[in-house]
Amino acid sequence: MMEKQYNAKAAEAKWYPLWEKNGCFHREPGEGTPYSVVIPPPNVTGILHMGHALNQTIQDILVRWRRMQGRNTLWLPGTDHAGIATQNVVEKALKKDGKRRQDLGREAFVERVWEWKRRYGGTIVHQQRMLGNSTDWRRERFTLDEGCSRAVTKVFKQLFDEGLVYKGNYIVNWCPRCGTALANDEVEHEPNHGHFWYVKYPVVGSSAGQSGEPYRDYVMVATTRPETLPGDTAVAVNPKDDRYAHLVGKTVILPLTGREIPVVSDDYVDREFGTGIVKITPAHDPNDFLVGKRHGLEEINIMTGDARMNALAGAKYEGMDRWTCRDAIVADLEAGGYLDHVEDIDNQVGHCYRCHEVVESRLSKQWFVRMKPLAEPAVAAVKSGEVRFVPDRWSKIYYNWMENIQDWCISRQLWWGHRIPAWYLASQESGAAAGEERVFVAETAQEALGQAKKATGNDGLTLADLVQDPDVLDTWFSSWLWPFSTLGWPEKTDDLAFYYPTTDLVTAQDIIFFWVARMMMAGIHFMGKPPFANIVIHGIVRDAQGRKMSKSLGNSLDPLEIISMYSADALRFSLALITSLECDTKVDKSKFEIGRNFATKIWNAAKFIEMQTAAGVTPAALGDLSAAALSTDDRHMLLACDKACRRIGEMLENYRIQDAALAVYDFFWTQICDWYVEYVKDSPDKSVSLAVLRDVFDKALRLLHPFMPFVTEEVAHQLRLVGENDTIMLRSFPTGYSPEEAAKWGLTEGLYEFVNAKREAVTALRALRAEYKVPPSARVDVTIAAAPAGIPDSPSPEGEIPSMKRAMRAESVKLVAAGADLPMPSKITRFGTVYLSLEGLVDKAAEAKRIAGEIARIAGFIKAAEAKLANRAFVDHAPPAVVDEARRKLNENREKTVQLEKLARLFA
RNA sequence: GGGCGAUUAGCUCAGUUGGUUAGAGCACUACCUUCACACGGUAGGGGUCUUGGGUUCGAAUCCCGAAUCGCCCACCA
Repeated sequence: MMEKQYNAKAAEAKWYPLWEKNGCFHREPGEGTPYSVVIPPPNVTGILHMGHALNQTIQDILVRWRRMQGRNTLWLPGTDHAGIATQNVVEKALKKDGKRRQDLGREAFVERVWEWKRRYGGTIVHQQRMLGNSTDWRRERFTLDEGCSRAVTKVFKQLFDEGLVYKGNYIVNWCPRCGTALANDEVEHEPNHGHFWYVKYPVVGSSAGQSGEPYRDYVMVATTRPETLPGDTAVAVNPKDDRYAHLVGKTVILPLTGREIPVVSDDYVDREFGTGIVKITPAHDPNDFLVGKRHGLEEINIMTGDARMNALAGAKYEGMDRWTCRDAIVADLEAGGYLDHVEDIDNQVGHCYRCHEVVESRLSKQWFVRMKPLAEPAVAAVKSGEVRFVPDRWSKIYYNWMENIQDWCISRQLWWGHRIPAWYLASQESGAAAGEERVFVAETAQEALGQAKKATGNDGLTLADLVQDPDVLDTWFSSWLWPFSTLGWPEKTDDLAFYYPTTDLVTAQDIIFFWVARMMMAGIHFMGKPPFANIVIHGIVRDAQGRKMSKSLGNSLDPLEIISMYSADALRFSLALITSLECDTKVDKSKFEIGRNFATKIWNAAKFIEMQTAAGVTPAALGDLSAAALSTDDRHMLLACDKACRRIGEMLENYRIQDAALAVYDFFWTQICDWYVEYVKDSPDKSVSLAVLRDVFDKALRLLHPFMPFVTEEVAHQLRLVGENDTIMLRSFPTGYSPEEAAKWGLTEGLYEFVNAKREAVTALRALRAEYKVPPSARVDVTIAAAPAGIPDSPSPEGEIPSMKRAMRAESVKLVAAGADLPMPSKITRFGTVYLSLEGLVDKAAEAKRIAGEIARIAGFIKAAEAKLANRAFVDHAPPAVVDEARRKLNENREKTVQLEKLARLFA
C-alpha cells in the first residue's frame, strides 16, 4: 500500500542514482532525430543558486520532453574554469598561510589550483543532480580539460594566421588588485560622488610673466583625476569653440612639472561641459588615448601595475598610491596657486566585476580579436532566420550590439587559464620594446621552435631560447567554443557529426553578449554553421522586492534549502509555473508551496486509484470498450485528456513553458481530481471508470514528468503503470488519442460541450444552495427544465440524472420540458433552468434586496447588448459567431430578468 | 546620450493575429473535519486594464503624446 504521505526525499534519493546508473541520460549518436543542448557551464567555483535552478529547470523540461518524444537527446554538462574567480579562491586560501602565489611560483601554483578543482570542483556538479537534471554525465566537460585546451590553441593559431588575432598597444581597463586587463563588459560602472578640480595652466608667451604676476594668462582645465596630471601631454579645445580659438597651436605650462605642452583642437571636447578645455592624458584615459593618436601626442605612463606612481610621475610622487598622490598633487597645486576652486560632481566610476576595485585605464600590450569580420555572418544568421531568438525581441538587442562591436581584449595577466600559445625569442625579449617584437604563434612549443629557426635562419636554436607569452586567455575564449569543443572538435567525431549544430540554447539575458554572441561567431567561423537553432532567453531571478539575488545583499534563496523544505519537484514546477520568458521572475519562499501542494495532490489521487483497485474493482480493457459502454462523463474525461495532450505538446513546441505547466496543473487538478475522481466515486460502472481513470492518469503523469520527474516516476511505479525495471522517463510523451479511438468512443466536441453544460447546472445548483444557505447535509429536491437541444450531438439528459444527483446532493432530480416555467429560485444554464425547492428556508427581506440588485446589474448588460445589436455596423462586420453569442447572451439575460422579477414578487 | 522593455485584482503574473460581462495562483470572506487529499472541498468578494489623445462598429490589445519604473550599451574630462 502507498504511504499516507508522499516522501519526496526518499523518491529523489532512490530514482536519480538509478536513472544515472542505467544510462537513461545517455544516448549514442547515429539513430533518430537529434536533439541536443549544451548547458551554460557554471563556474567551477560556483554553488548552485536560483538562477541556475531556473535555467536548468527550463532545459531539463525541454530535454525530458524531447527524449519522451523519441528524439535522440543529448544534454551536455560541464563547468567553466572561470579564470579570475578560481585563481582568487586559491589565492585567498594561500593568504591564510601567509603566502602569495609568487611564493609558490607559476607551475606549483597552477598545480595547487588543479588540486583545489579536484577536491572542491565537484560541488556544483553534485548539486545539479539534486535538481533532477537529466544531463549526460558520461560526457561531462571542463573548459580547461585536454580537449577544450586543444580547441582553444587551434582556434588561437587559426585566427592569428588569418590576421584576426593581433597584439597591440592599447589602453585597457586594468584592475590594480587582480593585476590584469579586463574586457569592457567586465567593468561595472557605478555612481560616484567625486570632485571637479579647476586647475590653471599658464599660457606660454603671454604677457603674464612680464608684469610679474605669473598666472594672469592661463587656461582653466577642469579634472576629476588630478593625480594623472604628470601624464598630461596636451590640453584640448573644441575646434568650433570661439572662446579658445586663439589658443590652438600655442603651448601651456603643465603645473608642478614646468613642462610645455601644446593646445590642440579636437571634436571629442564638449564645449558645454566643464570649462570647455580638457587636459589630455593619453596613457590613462581611453578617450585621451584616441585624441593622442590623432595628434601624435606622447603617451606617458605614470603608474605601475598596482596603481602606484612610477618615476615618470616625478620623484616626489613616485611610490605613492593613486589616491595618496591625488591628495598630494591637489595640495601642491593649491600651494602653487594653480588650483582655482573645487566643485562636487556626480559621475560614474568603473569597478572590477570580481573584486570591486576601482578600475584604472592603462596603456599596455594586449592580445585582441578583430570582431567585425566575425560579427557580420553572425548577424546574417539571425537576420535570415537560420537562428531564432525566443522571445524574438532579443534579436534587436543582439543586432544593436553586434553592429557596434569593438575588438575583444583576450589576454589576462593571470596564471590560471589557457596559456597564450605564442613564443618569443628569449634573447630578444628585454630589448624588444624599441623594435619589432618577433612572435611565433603555434600549437606547440616545438612547432614554434621550427618557426623561429626558419625566421632567424639559426638552426642552433633550442626550446631554451624560446619564452612563452606569460598571459592566459580570457575565460570566454574557451566558452565561446563550447558547443563544438565539447563534442570533440577539432577531431571529426561521430558526436560532432550527429549532435552539431545543437538545437536549443537556454540562457539568461545577462550573458547574451559575453557568451551567446561569441558562440555564434565561433560556430560559424570554425564549423561553418551556427552552433544552435534556437536561443531561448529567460529572465533573471529576483527577490520579492525585485532586487537581483546576490550574496552581498543576502537575499538569495538557496535552491538546496528549497529542495529540502519542499522537494526538487516543487522547486522545478513552481519555477516553471511562475516564469515567463518575457520578463524577470520574482521569487519568494511561499511560491514553492504551489509545487509541493501539487505533488501532494497527485500522490493522494494515486492513492485513490490504488484504493479502488484494492477494493476489488478490476479495470476493464479500455481498448475493447465502445461508446455505448462509456458514460458521458467517461467520454468527457477522455476528451479532456486528448485536448490536454495536444495543447501541452503545442505549448512546449513554442517554448511556452509557463502555459504548459499551467495546463498540466489544470488538467490534473480540475479535470481529473475535482470532476472525474468525484464522478468515479459514484459511477454506475466502476470497472469502466477505473479503466478510464487509470488511462488518463497515466497520460497525465507522462505530461507532467518533464516538470516533476520524481513524483511522477514514484507514482507510476506505485500504480504499476510502468514495469519494475522500467522508467517513465523513457516512455512516450502522450499526443492524444488516435482518430480511431476517438471515433470508437464517441469523443465529439458536442459531447464535450454537453458535459460542460451539465457541470454548469451542477455548479448553479451548488451556488443556489450556498446563496440560500441550505445546510450541506440537507438533501434537496431539484427540478431542471433541460434544454441541451441547443448543443449539437447531445445525448439524452435522462441518463445524467444519477451523476447529477450525487454531485448536487439532491434527494431527487426531476427533468421537465425545456422552456418550462419553473418556480423560483432558479438559475439558467446551458443545460437548462435549475430549480431548487426551498421549503421556506429563506429570509425574505434580505433576498428581495439582493434580487433587486441582481436585476439592476443584469439590466446594465442587457442595455449594452441591445445597443450593440442595434448597431448595424456591428452586426455586419463582426464574425457571425460573435454576433450569435451576443444574441444568445442577451436572450438569456432577458429570461433571467423575467425569472428574477417573479422571484422578487414572491419575496415582496 | 543611444537602445530595449514594463505599467492589468491586495501580491505575483496570463491575456496568442483587436471580438461575449478581462482570467489564474496566492491572499481574503462564508460554509464544510463528506470514507484520496485541510498541502483539501464548495461557493463568493475584489479590476474605470498608469494617463491624455487617435484609428475602428468594437481597444487591455493597434498608432501618437505624457508620467512612473526597470534593464542594457556608451559615457562627461
